[in-house]
Amino acid sequence: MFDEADENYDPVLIESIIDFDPNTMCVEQESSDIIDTLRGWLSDSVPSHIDIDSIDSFSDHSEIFSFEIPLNRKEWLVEDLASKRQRSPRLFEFLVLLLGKPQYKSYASFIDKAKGVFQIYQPEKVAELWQSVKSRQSNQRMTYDKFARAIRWYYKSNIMQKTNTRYTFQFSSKTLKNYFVDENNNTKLSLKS
DNA sequence: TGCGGAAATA
DNA sequence: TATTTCCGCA
Repeated sequence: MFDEADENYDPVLIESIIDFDPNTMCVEQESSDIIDTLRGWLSDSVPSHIDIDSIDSFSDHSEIFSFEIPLNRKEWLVEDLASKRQRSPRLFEFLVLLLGKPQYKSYASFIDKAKGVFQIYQPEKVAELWQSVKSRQSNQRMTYDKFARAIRWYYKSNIMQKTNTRYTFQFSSKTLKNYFVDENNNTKLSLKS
């Protein structure tokens, strides 16, 4: 059906083929065949010791989706409003960019985009990615623990809100207002601290 | 795991 | 200044 080696292969396109109703959280009947096919692929690509049925959205998927996503630094630059210069993103900007990239959906994705609530599925992968994208480099390894602490600093400045749920974070309404002023799927970062 | 103080650092 | 690092507490 779809061949990954095919240059026309597009995971986003596949997604649009499946008729998913966000209200009922169910897929339409016609889509079930496609789901089964995808499930078949998963069976072939996932290590045999892993029970696919045991995989849920709250587990760390790093063992399952262990393939590397090539890093393209340019994709992670933001334009500084003041200087009009390209620069590495701040942590919250990194999060906005990450959530906007379909290829990173297995890393983290929105649970409730309108409220800015998102969940991280591969904590250490995200922390690792943050380390390679951020401006301020260090010799030590970025861990989810430190990554999460940095996010918690945002509570005080009201850039983020507490969720008190495992691997789940939320942008504040203020941040949502200032950084999601886009109407399409293009992420707009209109800075204004 | 999440939280947040305290101190260090790019 | 914006995290990063370390860590005791819940």
